[in-house]
Amino acid sequence: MITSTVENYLKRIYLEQQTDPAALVPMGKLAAVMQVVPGTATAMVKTLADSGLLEYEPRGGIRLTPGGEQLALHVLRRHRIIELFLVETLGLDWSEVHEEAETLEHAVSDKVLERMDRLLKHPRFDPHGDPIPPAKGRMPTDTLIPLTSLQPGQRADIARVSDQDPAFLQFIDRSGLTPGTTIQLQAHDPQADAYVLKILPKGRVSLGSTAACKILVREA
Amino acid sequence: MITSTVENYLKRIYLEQQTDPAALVPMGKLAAVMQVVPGTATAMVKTLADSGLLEYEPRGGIRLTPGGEQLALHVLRRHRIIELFLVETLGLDWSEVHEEAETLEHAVSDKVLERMDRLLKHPRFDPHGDPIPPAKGRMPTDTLIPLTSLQPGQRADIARVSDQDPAFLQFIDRSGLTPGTTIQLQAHDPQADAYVLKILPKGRVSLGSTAACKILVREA
DNA sequence: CATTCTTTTTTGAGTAATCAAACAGTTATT
DNA sequence: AATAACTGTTTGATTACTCAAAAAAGAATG
Repeated sequence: MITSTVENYLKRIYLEQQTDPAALVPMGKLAAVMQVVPGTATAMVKTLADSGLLEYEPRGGIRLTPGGEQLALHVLRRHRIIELFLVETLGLDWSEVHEEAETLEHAVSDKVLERMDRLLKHPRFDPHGDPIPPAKGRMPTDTLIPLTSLQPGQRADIARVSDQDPAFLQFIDRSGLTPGTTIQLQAHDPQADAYVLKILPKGRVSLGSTAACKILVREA
Repeated sequence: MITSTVENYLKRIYLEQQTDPAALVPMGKLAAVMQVVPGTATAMVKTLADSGLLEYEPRGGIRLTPGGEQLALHVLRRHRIIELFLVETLGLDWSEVHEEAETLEHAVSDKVLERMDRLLKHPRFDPHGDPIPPAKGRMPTDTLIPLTSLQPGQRADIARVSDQDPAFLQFIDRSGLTPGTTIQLQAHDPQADAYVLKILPKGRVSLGSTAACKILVREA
């Protein structure tokens, strides 16, 4: 039985995997992101391994099997389509839809999901700029770099904001740094830890590295 | 903690209560509609009674407390708004939305629900003609009678179809007997167990009592 | 290399929901 | 009234998920 707990574990493991595709996901990391004690993660991982959804190296870490990854991508697809649907169709604020989608992603059927997808005209990105896994086929790979990697003077388009904290997302909104915006790095002062951006066509904002590295851009 | 299991019990108890508001709901009936063995119903009812959601007379039956009823109505409101939303906004067929709503009613937040309600312009009835409990205030009482109580020659408007079986709902659709339709009972032959209806402006159909009593009408 | 620290696993226990089957009341029937 | 039939309750087990705390394995450090 694929419970919503299992779906959440798979989704979280997939996302951790993406941060370093070569390495195994350590148990401690999994327990931390799932907000459970380590023993709980160990127990769950054993049953997921028995179901063939992941490979488990005791004291080494875990990695999803192709089957587990497919399931994780399906959950992620649901999550992201729902986020976009909540923003586009129901008019919720993009800062609050992540939490809502965390619950709904386990409740919408494939039929309802595909209706949402159709209504949204088969979108490729969610409101945060995260790519929506297609119903079938590979996940599109897209080379994004953090704002912190730009050279002064360089232009780029904001592609993704990788933080789900509503307060941060509201700040991004207020500052006019939502995905799709074109910016130019005007200056980077390492001593001040300040990235000064020009927002095109008009506007200017200064960010510290903590905020700047959450903003992923596509070089112009 | 109000789990979705608890929500389902309360909803089902409320609906059973409505069939005979004076009587207590017997345990056997509850177990049957919840599709659990009687012992499970007894166990659950005890914990619901301890939470103050219902009154339990051992070997007598149960009745929701005002608190339990309020919660049940909240679940029913979610269920029915979701059903209408699925039909109106996502274009699902009314015969299939009941099942979908059974899951979603436990997953949509109040915020999302009120957005749906607003988008649907604060509807008063779901696709089956069942009244949507208001966010606050009493449930509107509306005196409907089954088609079987009409006198030959009498006109009435179909108000509600009280069966969630997709096959039956599809038949209703095909026959043109959806809520809102005006009909006239042309003849009732008790021997043949046949109710012959004229569908206005045009059409004619004959129903047996099993089907006819599931169709509730408002006298014209 | 022996000790300490960190990470992970194991063990034991608890909660929510369920079933099977034994048991106990109630009502009905002879 | 005795027995049968029905309805409801109790008991004991199971599954999925969780925590707390003890134990073990590895890594780091003096």
